[in-house]
Amino acid sequence: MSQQRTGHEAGITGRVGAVTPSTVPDFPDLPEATVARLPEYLRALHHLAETGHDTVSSEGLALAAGVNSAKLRKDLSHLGSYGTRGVGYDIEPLVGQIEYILGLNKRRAVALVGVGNLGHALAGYAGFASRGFRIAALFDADLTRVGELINGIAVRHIGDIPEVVKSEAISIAVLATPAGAAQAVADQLVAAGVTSILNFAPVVLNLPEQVDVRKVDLAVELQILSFHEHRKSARGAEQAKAVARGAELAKAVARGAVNGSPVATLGEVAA
Amino acid sequence: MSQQRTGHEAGITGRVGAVTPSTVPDFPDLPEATVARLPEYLRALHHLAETGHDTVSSEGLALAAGVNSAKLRKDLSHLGSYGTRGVGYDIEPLVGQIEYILGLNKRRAVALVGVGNLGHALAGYAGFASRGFRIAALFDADLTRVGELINGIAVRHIGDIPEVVKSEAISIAVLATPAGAAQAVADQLVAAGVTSILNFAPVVLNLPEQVDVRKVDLAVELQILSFHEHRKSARGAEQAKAVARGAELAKAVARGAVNGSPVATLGEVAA
DNA sequence: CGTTGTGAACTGATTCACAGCG
DNA sequence: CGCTGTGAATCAGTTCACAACG
Repeated sequence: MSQQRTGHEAGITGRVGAVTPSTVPDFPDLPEATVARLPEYLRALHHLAETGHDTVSSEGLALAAGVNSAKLRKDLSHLGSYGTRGVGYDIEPLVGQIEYILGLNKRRAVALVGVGNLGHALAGYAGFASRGFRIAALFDADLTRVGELINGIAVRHIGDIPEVVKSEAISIAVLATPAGAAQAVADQLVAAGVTSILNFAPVVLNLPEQVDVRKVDLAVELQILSFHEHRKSARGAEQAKAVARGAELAKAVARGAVNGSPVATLGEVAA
Repeated sequence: MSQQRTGHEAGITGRVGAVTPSTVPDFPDLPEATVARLPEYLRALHHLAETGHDTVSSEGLALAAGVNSAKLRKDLSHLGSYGTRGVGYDIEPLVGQIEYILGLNKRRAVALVGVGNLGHALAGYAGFASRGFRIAALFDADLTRVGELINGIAVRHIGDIPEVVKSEAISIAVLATPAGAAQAVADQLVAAGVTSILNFAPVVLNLPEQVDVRKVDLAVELQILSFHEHRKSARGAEQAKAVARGAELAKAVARGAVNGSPVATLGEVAA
């Protein structure tokens, strides 16, 4: 079964590309955690470039990308050296390198299956077009939707998947079907030649392991936040006690509660 | 600054809830990685219950949730013991325990800000309602949208955020505004009392650390897949060589490429 | 002098493998 | 006997702290 990257998986394991002992030239082995952060760095860099910067320090870029600077430097060090000591990173070549690594040189064609509520919105999502992708085909099982034009492209029947995926040379698909249909559609996509799937349906797909699957489950994201809300309120009584002991202590506790770092136990700080 | 959980963060650190030396009764310390998987277990368990199961083995549940059974058992062991050796887990009490931990006993009220392309779809997303949440308020900055009814609830102006968030006791918000507006809106939400935000805008929010933020960036997900596509094609030549040495070897390589686990180098397998 | 790049230490998560139990 | 629950081992990722360098 293909690995299901849930989007908030903690122990993403392994080093991508570590297949052969010697690395393929110009394609370094990258920790999966680093790969997952590169798009965020890229976005931050584009923003910096647009606001007139030529260069940025690890501290500055880290701030813009929401990570700490040590992590950022370690991540970028995997790509080769694009920084100047005492100065920072040259934005333009760094953007180029990250785009190259992410395979964003050429605009990638993407198929979207399931033009319901969510799929319709995704089909019109401007962020895909502006960040390296082209929605090249839309599919739906519902014949009453077939032919509908969304953002200038016509919805086709899922029976056309094999033909269109081949003719458009599509390797990435977005799955926004109901849960019940997702597995069957995914099988068809893979049979047609798709090798990466972004799955919005709340099911675990069972696919050959060479297919990369990422799963985005909107309700799951809210449930994780709900856990944190529950925890915050369950700890309300404890927190109240802590606050009573002074503002500094309360801050430490809050930091501990959010970061989860072992900042201090109440006993230690109070002592 | 609040921790920005990007949804595919690898080194999610810390143990949630480890504030006091002694754990609050009925609220165990859970590794963040475990918390992030509980919603998936819950979904799988509901599905099993609906298909007539009373009990499930760690192996069976792991399969349904897309993880391995050791991880599943370790995760569930943190919640207390709900399994019977030689048999498996009782689904019903386990569902109850996970729902309790996730704070899904009571249906949580959620505000959604930004009723554009994506926000509109999220407002109508049935998965929220069916999995513990109630969209209690919709907001937009655009006066021409204010008053519009979506799924029976009226869009209000963002100026009403303080009033509505308080009256509806909303603690979780979904942010689906354009990037440029996100920070200002987030500040208003937090000022009004929101303590958890699900952010779809492609910006890093800068918020007090007691606010939990999760970020979902749809283009980032595709870019990560794009990386894997790029890698697969960059390795095409190497793979071809490997395949030539036999099917078993090719399978091992593919597994290694997807899982990233150090399955074998070509040399080792060939030897 | 300021900032990168990186070994070393540390932390958290996963996996192994088996004792313990129904 | 089969399956859970869990210590021990391993592994990946983060953070520290500082040498190297422009």
